[in-house]
Amino acid sequence: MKVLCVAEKNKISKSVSASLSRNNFQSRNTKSKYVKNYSFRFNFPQWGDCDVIMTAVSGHIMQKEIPSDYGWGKVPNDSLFKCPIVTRYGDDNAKKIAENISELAKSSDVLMIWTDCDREGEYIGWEILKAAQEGNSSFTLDNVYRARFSHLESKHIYSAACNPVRLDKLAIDAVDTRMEIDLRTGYCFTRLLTDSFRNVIKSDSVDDDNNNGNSTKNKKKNDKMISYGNCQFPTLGFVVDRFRRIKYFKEEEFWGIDLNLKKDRKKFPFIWERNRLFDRLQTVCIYQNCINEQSDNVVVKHVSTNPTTRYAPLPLTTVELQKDCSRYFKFSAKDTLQVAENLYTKGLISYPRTETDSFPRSMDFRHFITMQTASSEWGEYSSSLLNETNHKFRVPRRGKHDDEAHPPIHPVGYADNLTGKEKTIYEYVVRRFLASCSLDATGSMTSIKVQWATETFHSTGLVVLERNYLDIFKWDHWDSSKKGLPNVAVGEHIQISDATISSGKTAPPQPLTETELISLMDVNGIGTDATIADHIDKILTREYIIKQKLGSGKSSKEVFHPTILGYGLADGFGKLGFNNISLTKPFMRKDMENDLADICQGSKPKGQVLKETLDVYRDAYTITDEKVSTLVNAYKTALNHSRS
DNA sequence: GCAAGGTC
Repeated sequence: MKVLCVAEKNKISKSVSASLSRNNFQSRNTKSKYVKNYSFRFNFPQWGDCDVIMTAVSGHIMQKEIPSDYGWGKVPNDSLFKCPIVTRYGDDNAKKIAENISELAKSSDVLMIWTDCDREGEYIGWEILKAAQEGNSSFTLDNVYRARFSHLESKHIYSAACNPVRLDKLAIDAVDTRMEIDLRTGYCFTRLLTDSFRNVIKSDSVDDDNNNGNSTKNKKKNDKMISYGNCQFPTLGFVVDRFRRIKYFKEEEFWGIDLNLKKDRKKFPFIWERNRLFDRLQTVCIYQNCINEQSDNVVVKHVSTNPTTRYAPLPLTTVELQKDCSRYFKFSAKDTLQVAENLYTKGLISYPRTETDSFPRSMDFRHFITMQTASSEWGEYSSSLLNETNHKFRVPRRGKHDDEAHPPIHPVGYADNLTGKEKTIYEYVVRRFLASCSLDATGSMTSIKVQWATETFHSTGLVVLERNYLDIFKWDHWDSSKKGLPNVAVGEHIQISDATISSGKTAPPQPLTETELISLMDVNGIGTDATIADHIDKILTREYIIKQKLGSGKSSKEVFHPTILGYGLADGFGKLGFNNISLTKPFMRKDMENDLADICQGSKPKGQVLKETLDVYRDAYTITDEKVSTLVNAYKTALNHSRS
C-alpha cells in the first residue's frame, strides 16, 4: 500500500516523518521552495507495512475571488452580494504545491491529512483533498483519513497515525462561510467608500495639480483607498471609542481627607475609606465633626498580616508576547511576530503562533532549561532551577486556552550571538519560560485600620519574602513598600500629625495603547493570533489611525489616535441609522463567530447563515449607499473642526 | 485597487 500524508506546513511534515520513521526517512526537493517530500516506511495497523510519502502545503492553497466580469466599476456594487465566486491559486507557489500533491496522489492508495486541528486546518485539508483529486479521482470525503494531533511528541504522533478520523465537513462549511462573507462585504463596501470619497480626499503621494481626473488610469492610481473590512472597522472602532471618551470627558472636582499619623517621631500617611466625595460641603461637615469629636488621636481598630502571592507568569501565547513586547520594548505587534518568526526559523524558539497557555503533560522541561545554562546572564539561574536539592523548579501553571495545535512559545535552542530586536525578544521568551518554571513570589501584607470619630482610615504595607520568579522575569516589579507601617496594636491610640481636606479633579482616560488594543481585539474575537497585528497595521497604512509618542523618558508610551479620516468614518457610520447594528463595533463579528460555531455543531446550515448574515450587511449597504452624503459630510465636519 | 485567513 502507498500512503500519501499531507501536513499544513513543511515543519510539521518533517517532524511527523521523523517520528513515524524513527528518523529513517529520505528527503526530496519539490518545485516549491517551502515544501519537501519525505519518504519512509510505516506499519499502519489497518494496512500493514506501507510506503509513505509525506509532504505539506504552506497554509491555504486556494483563494476566493470575485470574477473579473464583476470588476470594479463594471457592475453595481451591490451585485457583489450575489455574484458567483471563483477560487484560484493564491499564488504561483500555491500552484506548484497543488501540482506536487496531484502528482503524488496518482500513485497513492490512501490519503491522510495532517493539518492543524483547528477550523482553518480542516478547510486546508479540504483544499488538499481537491488537489489530490486532480491526480486521483478515487479520493473523496468518505475515504480520506485525517490524523488528529495537538503536539509533536512521538508517541502522540504515532497514536494519531494509528487512529485517524474523517475530515469534518461542517468545519469546512464554517470556514467557507466566513471567507464568502468577508470577501463580498469587504469588496462591496470598499468600492463604495473609495468611489464616494474620490473627489473629497486625495492621496498625499500624487501631484493633484497635474491631473484633472479625466483618465481612468490616473484616477485609479491617484485614489485614496478607503477599505472596509469586517476586522478593520471594529479595530478602528476601538481606537475611536477611546478617543471619544477623552474628547467628551467632563472633569469633576472631588474632595477627600488626608490623614497623617505620628509615631516614634515618624509620619505615616493613611487613606480614607470613603476615598473621595464629589460634594465639598459633605466632606467639610465630616471633617469638622471628626475634629470636634476627637481632635488629636485615632484608635487602632484592626491589624492583620496575611501571606500573599504573586503568581509566576503563565506559559506564553502569541497575544501575550505581542502585548508584553509592546509594553516593555515598544515593538509593534507586527514587528514582534516577524522577529519571532525569524527566531522560529532559526530553530531558537517554538512555533510563535499559538493560543495555548498550558504545556503538554509530557513536556521535558529539564531538557529546555539545561540548554540555557550556557548563558552568562541567566545560566546560573537556569542551573539553580535544575538543582534537585533546592526545589526551585515547578511545573508551569496551566492556563485555560488550548488551540489543540501548538504548545506555548518556549525556547528550543540556545544562542548568544543575537542582536537588536531578535536579541530582545529571544531574551524575553527565555526569561518568560524560566519564570513560568519558577516558584511564585511570596510576601506578607500588613493592613492597619484606624478609627477617627465616625471615619475609618487604612494603610497597607508589603514585605516581599521570596522573590523566586521575579529574579529572572525582570520586567515584573513587586517590591516591599518603602514607607513601612507604624508598629501598633488594636485598641492603641495614635497621635494625629495633621489632617487636611484635599481636592482634586477626575482625569480623562489615556489614549489607547497597542497593548490595550490587542487585548480588546483578542477578547472580542476580532482577528486571530496570526492576524491581529496585520489588522492594526492595515488601518495604520490606510491612515485611519496614527501612532504617537505620549510623554517622555522612561514613562513614555506609544498610543493610537484616530486620524480625521478614521474619526470621520466611524462618526459617519454611527449617523447612518442602521437597524440595530454597527459596523464599527465588534458585535457583528461575534454574532458571525457564534453562527460559525452553530454550523460546526450542525445546528444551523451554512446556507442559512450565509443568507441571514449577508442580508444584514446588504441592508447596511443599501442604507450607506442612500445616505453616503452623510458619511462624506461627517468627514468634512471632522476636517473643519480640526482646522478651526 | 478591494477581505481575512493560513504560512515563509
